[in-house]
Amino acid sequence: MTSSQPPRQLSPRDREILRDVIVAYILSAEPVSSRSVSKQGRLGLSAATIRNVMADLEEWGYLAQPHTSAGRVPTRAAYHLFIESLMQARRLPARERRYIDESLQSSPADAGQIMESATKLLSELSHQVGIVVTPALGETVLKAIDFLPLSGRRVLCVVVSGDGFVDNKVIESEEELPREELVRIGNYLTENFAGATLREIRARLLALMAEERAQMDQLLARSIELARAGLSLEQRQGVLLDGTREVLNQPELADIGRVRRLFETFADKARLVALLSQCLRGNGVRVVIGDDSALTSELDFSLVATGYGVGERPLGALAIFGPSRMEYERVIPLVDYLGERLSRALAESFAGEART
Amino acid sequence: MTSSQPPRQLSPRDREILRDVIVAYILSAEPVSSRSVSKQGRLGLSAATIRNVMADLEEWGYLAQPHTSAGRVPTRAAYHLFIESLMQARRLPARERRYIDESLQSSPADAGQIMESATKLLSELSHQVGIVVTPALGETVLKAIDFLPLSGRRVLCVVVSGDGFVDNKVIESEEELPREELVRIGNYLTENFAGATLREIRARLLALMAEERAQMDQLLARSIELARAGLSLEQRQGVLLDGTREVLNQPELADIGRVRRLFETFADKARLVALLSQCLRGNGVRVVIGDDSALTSELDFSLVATGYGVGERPLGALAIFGPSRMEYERVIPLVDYLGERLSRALAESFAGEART
DNA sequence: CCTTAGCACTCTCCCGTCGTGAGTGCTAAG
DNA sequence: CTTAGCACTCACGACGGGAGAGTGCTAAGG
Repeated sequence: MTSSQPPRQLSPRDREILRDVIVAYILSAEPVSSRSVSKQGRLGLSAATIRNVMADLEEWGYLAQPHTSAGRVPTRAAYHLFIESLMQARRLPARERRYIDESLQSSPADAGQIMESATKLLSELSHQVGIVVTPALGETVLKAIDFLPLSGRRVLCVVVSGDGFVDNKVIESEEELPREELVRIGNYLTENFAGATLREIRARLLALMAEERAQMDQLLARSIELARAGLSLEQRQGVLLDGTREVLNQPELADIGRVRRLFETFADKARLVALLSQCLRGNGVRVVIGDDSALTSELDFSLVATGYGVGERPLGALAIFGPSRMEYERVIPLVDYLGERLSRALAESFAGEART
Repeated sequence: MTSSQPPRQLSPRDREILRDVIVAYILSAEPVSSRSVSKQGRLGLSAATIRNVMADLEEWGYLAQPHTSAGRVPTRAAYHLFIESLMQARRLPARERRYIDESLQSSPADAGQIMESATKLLSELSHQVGIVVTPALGETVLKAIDFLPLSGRRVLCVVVSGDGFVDNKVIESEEELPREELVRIGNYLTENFAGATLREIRARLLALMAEERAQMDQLLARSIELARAGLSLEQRQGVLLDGTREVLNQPELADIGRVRRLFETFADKARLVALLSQCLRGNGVRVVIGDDSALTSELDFSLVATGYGVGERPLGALAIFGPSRMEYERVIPLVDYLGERLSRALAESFAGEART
């Protein structure tokens, strides 16, 4: 019935008006009237003219009215068009770039801390929720492994990945081992397996076990035992979230039902990871709006995401999550820049000396 | 004008009625009418009689009416009385005790993971927000310290506390050190300083430096350098929170203003720590209701808290945070039991073999 | 043919009114 | 001291009308 006319090439003026409507709506969060667009004066057209165009735009499916006598609101299609060709993605202001750089390379830090900083930066600079998916440890390359005696047969296993991630885990050995022995085991494993992914290492250990079952010396036997326990880090890709508090001030969250659904969305980390993982490959920023995905559907929320990684190897993803009515002009460059910088920071922490 | 009569000893019947009102309110979250108390039939009194008593209780300051023609609602004083002498703190059901025990001593874990489990248990079993304050690392006793080479001059410092807490930190040494040297340094420091608190160690290192400035050998010099960097862990007492989602379902959070204030409260971790730290000393559960404290004032929220620690040494605090209308009969035993079990779990992780 | 002024129309939103029902306080009888 | 009865109060929801914002349409003007 509505939107009969299939969307076609918009005239430049239509585009200008659509753009103005979207920008106004992003600022005000309220339906935009023809009059307000006209009064803004950028185009020198009367409200009536604007009105005609807006009626067209509604027919093409770019605008919608909450009710007859209200202004108009952009649709998902409008946001997509806006992002693709209407907005001018201004570069991130120098101040913010500097701020990001400083925050990211402040004092020596492990990759985990860098991730936390990144999450905080995302939310701080966008006033939305910042999300970072940390790498799945199984895919990560071993740099060093080390064991420390705790009490009794308990041993602390410290794993350092090539990208600077550190994880530790308490394991229980079959017999009590003295510190020196643990050091030897650590050395042995580090020397033999550094550079392989944890997944590969596990496979090689199994092969070793099968092969030399008879003639294994004690060091090897113990090494295998401890390594299997210590490297069985769950595949947990972590999800870091920050800025939930900021986003509560958004007018779209004036209704508590929505707040609840939002938090349920956050609670379901698995789904978050699944969605964001799709943004891993392919460089550049991806934007998921409204019910492009079940995740953001009912909330009218959007996700601006990109991947990060070292070299060609994708490691994880980062994103901003907020109302569809979002300052894409600011937020997209932010995600873009931060993704790049995060990758750089990890590469440095990997390469060591590559500091600028 | 109101509450003219100073509160005196309540008659047994008054107490029974007050108790019923509180219990009913805790369940329903709605003002309790005389009729509903009467109909419940536990006392066999008519609504009118109940009404008289309730009028008295209001005068003594135990009940309040939101408006003239509404039922009555307990005041802070009522909750305090309830907790002290009206309620029967039933023991935690065996099922829940078992669940806690299992969750807390599942597979070898470091103290940090235990803390996380505890936080989750608190919120899960109470449907409120669970809070755990982790120990200030400065007060903690060193068990072992270890260094791992990263890239270049970067070194990963792993500190294990006597209570099973593990922390790592990336530091930068003055010169690049090989793995063996780092192991030697770690051994040296562990042997000489295990058992002292980090604070003491820092003091002793300073003394050492001053004293032997001239004749320091290289090992000592390097040890001092690395230890100073590695042990300068910020005094950060962590705050773990869980269950924010659950608490959103409470009817008291139907208003978003409150939700916001709640999250602001959570964001101000420093104040949370300060308040909870008061619950460290003195064993037993402490309850802070409504505006006994600025923190919970406007929200009409309460805090049920207790401390945990190993032996005589208090380490941190744990608490449940939720609407004043809270199932104290369930929640207080829960906090009590969990505090005890958490202390036990840490003691075991310390003592090593003390497992049941 | 495009633009614009004018105007009627349609909604939502805001208020004030009113009826209803829950709950109370008081009084008088048991 | 308890309880039934009754009048009173007050929040809540429904109803209704007026105001204002915004639209769509039409007809005049460049």
